[in-house]
This record gives sequence, structure tokens and C-alpha cells, in this order.
Amino acid sequence: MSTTNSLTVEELGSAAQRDRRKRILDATIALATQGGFDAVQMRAVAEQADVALGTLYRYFPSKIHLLVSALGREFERAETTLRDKPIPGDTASDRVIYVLRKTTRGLQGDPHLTEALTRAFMFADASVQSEIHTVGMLLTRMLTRAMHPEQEHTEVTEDDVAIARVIGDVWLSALVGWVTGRTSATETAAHMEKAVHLLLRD
Amino acid sequence: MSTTNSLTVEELGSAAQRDRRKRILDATIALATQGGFDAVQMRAVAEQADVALGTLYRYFPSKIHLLVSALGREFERAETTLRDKPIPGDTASDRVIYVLRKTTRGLQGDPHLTEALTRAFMFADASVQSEIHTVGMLLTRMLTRAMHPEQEHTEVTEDDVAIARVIGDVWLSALVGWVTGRTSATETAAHMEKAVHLLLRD
DNA sequence: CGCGAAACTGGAACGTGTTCCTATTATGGA
DNA sequence: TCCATAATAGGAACACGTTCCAGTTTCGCG
Repeated sequence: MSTTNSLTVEELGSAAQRDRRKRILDATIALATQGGFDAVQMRAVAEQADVALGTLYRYFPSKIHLLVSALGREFERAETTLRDKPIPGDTASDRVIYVLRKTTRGLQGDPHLTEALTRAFMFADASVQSEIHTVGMLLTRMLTRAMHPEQEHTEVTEDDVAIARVIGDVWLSALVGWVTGRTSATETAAHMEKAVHLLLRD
Repeated sequence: MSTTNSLTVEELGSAAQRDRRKRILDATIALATQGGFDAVQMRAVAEQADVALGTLYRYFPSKIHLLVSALGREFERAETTLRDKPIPGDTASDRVIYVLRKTTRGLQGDPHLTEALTRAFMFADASVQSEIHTVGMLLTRMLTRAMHPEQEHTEVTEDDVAIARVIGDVWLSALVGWVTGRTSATETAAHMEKAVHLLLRD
């Protein structure tokens, strides 16, 4: 059980290894924040993380795995932050839009980082499936929670999940458009909100 | 008026140049059909098109421009094919799904080609804006036409356009999922149809 | 503690996108 | 027809992701 996957935290025995992994992801985020996708160069990551290039590749088998893993960690952080606070808004769409705005604004505050992570996500192939699945689940959970603020797991219908997925798709497309400079932040936000209203209509 | 953009057909004076451009795009499609994104190697394209590498770069400033331009040409072909025939289906969603199915099936018949073109589309940045805009317009037009079969330009409301864009987003995400091996063709189709029903609800 | 295995280092090497340069060829106007 | 200019050919060179290898260090187990 190894080969093409990134080493997860769990399967890293020693504290030194967990620390290496953390240093690598920190370096990735730092470089991505500075200069985006292109600035995340494997040699640079290795150097900044104080790790040999070969070791970097032992932990993350490709630049894409590396970036998607970093994205996952950032997402978890965001979801944790959001988890406890109640979500304001009287209607489902208000709450969903609140979550989207908040998340999007967070991302747009770090344009380079967002560009790097979005690019990686879009370029990932099947070998990054598990990392991507993690991100997808987090997003879906965030959105369905916004639709049904009180009851955690009850009341979430198949339609709700489908709607969350569609919103996730739109969000991704909008993000890609924004990241690649095809749409402005304002347009991005407007388009997303329009989509939410079309889907939840209230 | 030149620099970072691909040379379009219009701004190519001589027939020899138009022919070169065509040979290049043909070679691109051929290689992409065979082996996907990775098989579209600039040296290989140049050789197969019987053109020097420098010339290839004069016509298309990057691999991404090249592939997105090829995508545009294929899309135009598809849209032309669809334009004349009436779209079957009693409801808007039936017709939209028909169009999506038809287009998607066409793409899935050429997995490698689709992979190459989708990857390029996702990776494109602002410098490919015009090429991408072309594709977006074609898709939106195809979808709004499916929603309103008779009247061409009348009756298309802002909501219709917004819905078409959302469907386009979902379509793109689904395509990316399929192309990258994250979802099967069946799942892809099911998800798209679910989205259409959620949006058009009939 | 001592040993074998696994992990890590440092760096060379390869493939492919991209750039650049020089020599040659096509083009269009006087 | 002839010339200036642009376009093309051919290929070297560079950058960065990725692979690979030889030597060294760390780790876990008896």
C-alpha cells in the first residue's frame, strides 16, 4: 500500500517525518502565496523545506500531489474555523451565499495561493483522487450544513447533495475564471450568487 | 495588434499561411486524438505539420493557445452540425439534455482528444481570453437555443443566460472529472442531467 | 550495543515547453 | 526585374518537472 500516493500524516512514523512533511507543506504554501503556481518549483520547495529533492518526491510524488495536499490542509483549516460558529442568514440561500462569500473572500485575499491551488486541482488526474475526494467532501459538507443549519445529518436529502455539488461546480468554474484573469472578483461573486438563487430559489 | 495572441485566420494574408495554420491544427488534433495532452508535443506537432518549431510558435505562442484554438475549431464544427437540425424534446430540459448528451457523447468518443482539450482549457490564463470567449459563447448559444427552439434572439431572458452559464459550469466540471478519471461516463451524464432538472425543473 | 534496512542527501541526467539565433526562402512594391 | 523586408527552416540552448544513483545517516530490532 504505497506507490503513487502522497504520504499521509498517519502513515508517517516518526516525529521527524511528520515535521518534514509539515515543513514541505509550509514551504509550498509560502512559495505559492508569493508567486503562484509557477513559483512553486520543486527545487525551491525542497530547499526552503530543508529537504533533498528526492525526499520531497518520496513524500509527494508530483507537484500536483503536493499542491492538492496543501489545498486540502488549507481547506480543513477553513472548515474548522467555520464549523463551530452558527451561520447567519434567514434563508438557505442567504446562508450558502454567506459561506461562499466568506470562503471566496478568503481565497481572493491570497490571489497567488489561490491560483496555484486551483490550477493544481484542475490539472490533477486520477492518481490524486483521494486528495481531491477529501476536498470535495469538505466543500459539500460546508454547503449542506449551510442549507440545514440545525440538524447535522438528518434532513439532508439527495437533492441537497446534488445542489451542493452543482454549487461546488459553479464555484470551481468561477474560481478558475477569476484565477485565470477571465473574470473579475465582482463578476465571480455575482455569478455564484445568481446560481445559488436559481438553485435554491428563495 | 499582435504579440501574445494566436494568429487568427483573418490576419493571415497568403493562402500558404492559411494552409500552414490548418496543417498545424490538423496535426494537433491528430496527435491529441492518439495520445492526449502529453502526446501533443510541440516538436511533434511541428514535424507532423511540416513546419519549423519557431514557425509553430509564431502561429501559436504556447501549447495552451494551440490546444484551445483547436478546441475552438472543433466546437465550431459541432455547433454548425447542430445548428440546422431542430432539437427534439417537448420540454426545455429534455432539449438541453439532448444537446448535452449529444455533445458529450461526441467528446467521449474521442477520450484522448477530449482530455487534451479540456486540460488546455482548464490551464489557460488570461492570454487565451479571446479563444476561450469564443468557446463560451458557442456553448451558451447552443444551450439557450435548446431552451427556446423557435425564436432565435427574442425571449432569451437574463435568467436563461445565467442558467446556460451554470449548466456550462457543471458541464465543464463534469468533463474535468471524467477526463481526469475521477468519475465514469455514466456518473458524468447523471450528474449533468440532475443539474439540468434542478435548474429548469420540468 | 550492533546490525541490516529504510530514509535521506546531494547532485547528475533526461524530457519537453519555450526562447533565441543564423541562414535561407518567399513576398510585395518600385 | 530587383531589392528590402518579413517569414520560415533548422537547430542550439535554457528552465523546470521528474528520475535515478551513490554515499551517508537514522531507525528499529535482536
